[in-house]
Amino acid sequence: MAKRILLVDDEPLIIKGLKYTLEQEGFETDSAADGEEALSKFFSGNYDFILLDVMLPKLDGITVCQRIREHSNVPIIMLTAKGEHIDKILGLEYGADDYMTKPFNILEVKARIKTIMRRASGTQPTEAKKVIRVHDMEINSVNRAVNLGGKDVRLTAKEFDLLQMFVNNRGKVFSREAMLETVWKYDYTGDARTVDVHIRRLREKIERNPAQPEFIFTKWGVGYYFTDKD
Amino acid sequence: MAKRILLVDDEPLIIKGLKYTLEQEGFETDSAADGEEALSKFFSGNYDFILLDVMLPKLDGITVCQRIREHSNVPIIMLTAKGEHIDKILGLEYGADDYMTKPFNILEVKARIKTIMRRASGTQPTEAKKVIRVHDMEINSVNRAVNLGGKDVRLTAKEFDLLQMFVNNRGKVFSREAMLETVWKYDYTGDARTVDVHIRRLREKIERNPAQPEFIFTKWGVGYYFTDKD
DNA sequence: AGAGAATTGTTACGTTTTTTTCCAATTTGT
DNA sequence: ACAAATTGGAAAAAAACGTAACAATTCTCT
Repeated sequence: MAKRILLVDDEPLIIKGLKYTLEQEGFETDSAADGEEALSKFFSGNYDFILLDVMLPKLDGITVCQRIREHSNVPIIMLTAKGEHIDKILGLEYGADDYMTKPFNILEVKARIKTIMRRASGTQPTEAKKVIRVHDMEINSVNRAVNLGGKDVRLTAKEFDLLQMFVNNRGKVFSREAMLETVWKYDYTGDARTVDVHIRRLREKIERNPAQPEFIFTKWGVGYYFTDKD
Repeated sequence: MAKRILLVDDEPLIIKGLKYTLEQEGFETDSAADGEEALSKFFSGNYDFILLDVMLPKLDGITVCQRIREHSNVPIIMLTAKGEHIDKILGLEYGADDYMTKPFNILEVKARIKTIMRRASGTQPTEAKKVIRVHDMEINSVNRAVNLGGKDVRLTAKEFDLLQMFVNNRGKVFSREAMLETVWKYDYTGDARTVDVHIRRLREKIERNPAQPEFIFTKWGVGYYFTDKD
């Protein structure tokens, strides 16, 4: 049974990004653009998780959080813009389970949701693997280290995030836009060519022969994908 | 069998933080928000440990402590805000085993609970090593002393906490935010640059050449990590 | 309680590293 | 072969880090 997530934010861009990626992850999502809509949806629907912006039209996020808490222990992550003096303490005091500062990227969101889901359900594992092996490549997400045929490979933060995204979705073709939404902050408005450059450098580091990749393949006219069977 | 801890405090934030961390450590927790609830929970439930705030609604912590002591020797740590008269508690006149001054940090809490649990039960579960050696560095967590190649190194409290956090999680990359949550007091909402400065000072003391660290490495774009294999 | 010392936190700035942009060369599919 | 898409090199821009100097806070000792 798919988990249902309620996304509450008045910026359509954020809703769109979250919606897209979380649905790709197998969640069902629904959204609300202001505090009143959030409450009405929450009480009529049945949600397993809530992502709740603090600044909302009509009814602010903290009030929404409190109202929900009067009736439910559903996990809530609060979203705050950087600089909003809703510091963590305030947010947690009203019963939120965690908070995130905007802008964030999808990888972060997924990690937080998984952590909190696990904590809430009591059952632990279902945890993403800490070390992943593909051919002779070993990817350690705790150390953020990559080893290729016995040799350590030094990746930058973005390169590692990209690789991680690929490896966790082997075979899946990502468009450049999808990659920008996953690995970059949601408000990033850069060029899609940027992705090409990062792919190139990632290949230079993990492919023995970047012109004939073993790991990261080009899907002409679409994007890139990672696979272990060539 | 998991140890059960009763948390008594009227500040939801503190309950929340303690609950989270102690459950991560494998304890079961339950909480009470005032003195009466504390007593009623204590006498109906079965707890292995109690964290008890002094200032409580309805019935103060000292009275609660006395009442419990009339019936049980369960270990009790009292929590006091700074400035409260704790001398009497210190003398253990009311039967508490230890006390802590708010605000505290998570490392402190875990350490105290473990110490007292061990003293109380005689046996000690999953105890962290007292003396850890990495290369020619020796870290003694009992007297909080560090010796490097035969020479004693004087670390401040924060520096030692940081080092301890690192050494107990070798290889793991910590973001600045994660460090602030682990090593700093729970109500600290300072800047991430602060972490950099402490890292620098720690490096100045334990690294022969801070520009080319042997122990504490920078993970660009992410944070810092400690490792024994360079 | 208060002076002085030590520790901790803040800010600003130079340096290094990463990220992005731009454009030409090359490859790919029809 | 042609057009569209990708790749590669290099320079510009941005971000992250290290350092130092200073401010604030806490601790210590009288």
